[in-house]
Amino acid sequence: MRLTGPRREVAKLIEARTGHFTAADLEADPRAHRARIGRATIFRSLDLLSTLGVIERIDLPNGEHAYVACEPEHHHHVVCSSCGRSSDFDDADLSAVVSSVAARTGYRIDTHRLELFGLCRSCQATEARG
Amino acid sequence: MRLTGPRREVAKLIEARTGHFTAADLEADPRAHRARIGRATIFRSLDLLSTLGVIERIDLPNGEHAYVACEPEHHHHVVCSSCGRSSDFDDADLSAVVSSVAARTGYRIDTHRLELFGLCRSCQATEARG
DNA sequence: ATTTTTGCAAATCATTTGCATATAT
DNA sequence: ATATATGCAAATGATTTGCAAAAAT
Repeated sequence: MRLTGPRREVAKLIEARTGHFTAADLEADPRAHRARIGRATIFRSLDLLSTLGVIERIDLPNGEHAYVACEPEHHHHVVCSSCGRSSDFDDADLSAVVSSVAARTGYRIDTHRLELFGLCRSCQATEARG
Repeated sequence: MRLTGPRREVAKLIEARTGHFTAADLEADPRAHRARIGRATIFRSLDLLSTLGVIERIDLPNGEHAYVACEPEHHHHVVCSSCGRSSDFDDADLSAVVSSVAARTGYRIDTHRLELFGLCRSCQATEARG
């Protein structure tokens, strides 16, 4: 695994983002053109970063595949449907739910994914103003 | 909204399935060919059925878009990673988690999605046998 | 020097759309 | 009769892949 220029560049593109982003978003970024980063490199870097746990892929309610930057520990996301920003929250609250479902359904549960969608504080304020 | 032959046929294809399925799975079903059901009709019927709440789209951990048959009330799924079968469970357990996250993050939460993945009872048995 | 990574273009896979025809109401 | 739904083929969109050249170790 090598620390290359293009990979650094993709990381910078991601840092520059506020909310969630798709591979296409990064590709459309003029910086990506200027740096002559190819489409394939973007996809490959996203895979890599997501393996490293630095970003995570989320499935938006509309079916789009987006990514959010995050901490590498297991956790979940609240995603703002307006600006795309996301916050992480930890897993602890969920474990009771998971074991109760396991007990009731007989499944042995290996992984789970919880995604919450709504409005972040600042978009709520914007909405209130009109 | 009309109750047409092709729609009945797609419904039958779905009933015949055990676990989750993709649009491509249905299209590949020889029955679909015999009945001369076009690709577009499959996609359109899946949309329709999912609007009606009779099936629900899930995003598999590998990123595939699959569907599972289910009851129309709001609920969640435990999906077997081996056979694809799924069970529904209700939402009640989750509401506490949702409000606690809302309180802590300041988000107003509008929708959520929780998917659990693991092994169903019968696949656990199979696994145990070797 | 050797192995990994890149950019590009082409290939693949999933999903949608235009349109003339067929079908349910 | 008329509005909706269909099949097909073509269009679109997303992602992957082959490969020779470039960069990192």
